[in-house]
Amino acid sequence: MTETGETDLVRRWRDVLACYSTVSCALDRALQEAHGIGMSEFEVLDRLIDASCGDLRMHDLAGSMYLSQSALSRTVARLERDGLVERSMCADDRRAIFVKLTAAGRERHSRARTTQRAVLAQHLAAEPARA
Amino acid sequence: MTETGETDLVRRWRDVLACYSTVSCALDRALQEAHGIGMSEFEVLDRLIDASCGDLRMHDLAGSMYLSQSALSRTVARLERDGLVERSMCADDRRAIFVKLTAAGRERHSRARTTQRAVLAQHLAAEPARA
DNA sequence: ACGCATTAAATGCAGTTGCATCTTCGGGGG
DNA sequence: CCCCCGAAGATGCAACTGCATTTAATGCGT
Repeated sequence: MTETGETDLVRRWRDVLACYSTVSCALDRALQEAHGIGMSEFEVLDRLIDASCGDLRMHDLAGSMYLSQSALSRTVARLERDGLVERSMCADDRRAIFVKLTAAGRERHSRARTTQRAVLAQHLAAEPARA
Repeated sequence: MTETGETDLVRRWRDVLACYSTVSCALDRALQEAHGIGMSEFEVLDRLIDASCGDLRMHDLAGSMYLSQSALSRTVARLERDGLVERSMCADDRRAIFVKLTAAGRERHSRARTTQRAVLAQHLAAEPARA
């Protein structure tokens, strides 16, 4: 049953921390530099691509993101400002907001994904990330 | 030679992200709630405990932290404000600053470490965190 | 000894985040 | 039909972070 001792746990946590810090820093930097978006923005685009129709309700997006509701709201606002997504009301429930990829959004995601893969290959492959 | 495919890399990254988000959120919350310090503050105390004499130069601290130089400077300022560390000049190099644990700092770290271990045991043991 | 590039640390500033709150809307009771 | 509670999103606010710059001190070359 794994039986992880305390010291072992701390070591694993340090590994996760090291891995996360290195990769997220490199990823954020690369995405910002090459495509003008941050990790959070990319994550949103990624979720929208995964959704079959390319649109989701804010609430559903929030569920699959590691971001508070307010942070997500602002992230989507930035994406909309940059023309990468559109927000539209939902007829069924007028409180809900649909977030939908634009053509520019798909394009940006496609390019950004290449960068993401490259950064992961460079910084995650090298990392042990496992005890 | 591991031969990690692209999809595999992305999956591993998602795992790290999930693990980090869950644990860091719980940890930060627990430390703040129970001891009035955040993760960064705890990390600094932890490094100082690890240092045999209980003191380090800012520059050395910076090297072992996943934090920018400016963020570290402010984190130490908060710790000093709370009386958990003391800053003192270094005679050898008057640009350098020594950061030294106070008795209160040792005490706080000791208690906080218990909380840390508990959170890790609860949230990290459950996580797969490895592909 | 003087100046200049470099290093350690601090600080102004802008950007992102989370919490609490606010607004708007939906869904029951009475 | 009206009222109240809860849900979906947006927003004010304070805290933390990183970047760029500043201040102060070291030391190397002349």
